[in-house]
Amino acid sequence: MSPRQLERRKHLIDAALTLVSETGVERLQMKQVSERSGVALGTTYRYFSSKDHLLAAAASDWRAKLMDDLTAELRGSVPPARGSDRVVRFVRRGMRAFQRQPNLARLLVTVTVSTDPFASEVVDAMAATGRASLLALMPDVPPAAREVVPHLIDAAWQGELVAWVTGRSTLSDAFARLEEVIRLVLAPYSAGSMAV
Amino acid sequence: MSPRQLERRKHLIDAALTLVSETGVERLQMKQVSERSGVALGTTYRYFSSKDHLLAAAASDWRAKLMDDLTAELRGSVPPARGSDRVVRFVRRGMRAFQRQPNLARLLVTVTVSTDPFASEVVDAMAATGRASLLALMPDVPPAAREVVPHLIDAAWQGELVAWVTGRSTLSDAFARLEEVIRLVLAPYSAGSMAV
DNA sequence: CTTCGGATGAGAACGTGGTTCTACTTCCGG
DNA sequence: CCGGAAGTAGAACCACGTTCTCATCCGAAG
Repeated sequence: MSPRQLERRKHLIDAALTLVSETGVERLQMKQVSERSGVALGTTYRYFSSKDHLLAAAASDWRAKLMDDLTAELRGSVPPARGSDRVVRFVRRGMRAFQRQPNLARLLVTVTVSTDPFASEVVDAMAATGRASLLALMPDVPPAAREVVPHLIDAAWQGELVAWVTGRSTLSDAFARLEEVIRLVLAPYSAGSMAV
Repeated sequence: MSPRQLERRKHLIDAALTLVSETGVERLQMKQVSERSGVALGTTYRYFSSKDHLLAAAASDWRAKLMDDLTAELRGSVPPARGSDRVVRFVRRGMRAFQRQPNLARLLVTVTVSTDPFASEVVDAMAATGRASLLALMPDVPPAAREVVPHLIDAAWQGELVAWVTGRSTLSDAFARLEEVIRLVLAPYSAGSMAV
């Protein structure tokens, strides 16, 4: 893929993200994306075989930026003593990012439940990096639980995200429940714990 | 609402469920539903203000039947000693039901992420009954955790359901992960546990 | 430098399917 | 028995993803 093509592709994704963040996924039209990005409609379909495909690529792009920001932010802050605090803080920042871009959060949810094969790939990859980031914050979790625990927290996170995005819960309620989950799950492994 | 109207409503929901289970949500057309149910298209919109509305009602209906079956089945079987086994068994049966009706499972996922206000209500209600059923299977969980634990298991369940429905994982993998989660979370409260 | 095939631009055209509208009929409470 | 609400059958509307047309452009081979 030539540099020019890579640039076009990037423009398409950026335009999609801008438009989604402005008006929401449901109002996004392929025509708008092509106009905004300066790429012809037909050409858009040369790069992304369907709207779902484009949305998945855009979601992946934003999510990657987001994770970079989160982990960068984290490096700058003092790591607190208890392991669960680090995770809670990480998740809180993630939630705040969603709060800042509710339409993009909704995009994430949309892509997560898409049956488009490319979307599934993308979601798989996103989930994997998410779990890895979580795992990095919990060094005290023993090998036997290093698969399940991040998976579990990720699932709870997704659940709260969906609940918030669909208007079933407020962001603070969502975060409160999520924090409770994290503390419960990490309790056995935290330094100040009673057992083990 | 007159008996005649209740009947029409039921016919609409039944037709929707039949068609969804036959062809999948994405192929469901309002016209088909009205034809199959013997209700005029315009009238359909008098009962359900949109397709999302109808889908939510249908999903709720199916899910209620499903939960009835599950709890009834459960009463007939011998309750095993360990608490987590009961939950695992319950969840396994739920998964099997999904396997039998993959298109309806997908419907459930669709409705779960719908932003339709009625859908949100319905999803909230479904989640509540689900948590209640789970809670009934874990009498040994102390009061402090009787909110979080079912919520957590429900979230993990939803997550696996989505992963399966979108083709990101097989049903057996999904169940295996879910079982692991359940055992991890319930470990501290099971009779044969090392601690507490 | 010329040339030619694939890529792109601009936008019309197509097809699907949710939703609404029309004109007529049926049902039912007062 | 009447009037209006509710229902029927189906056409009509319309938004939007996707595809198509054709003129133009670009970039690599010769």
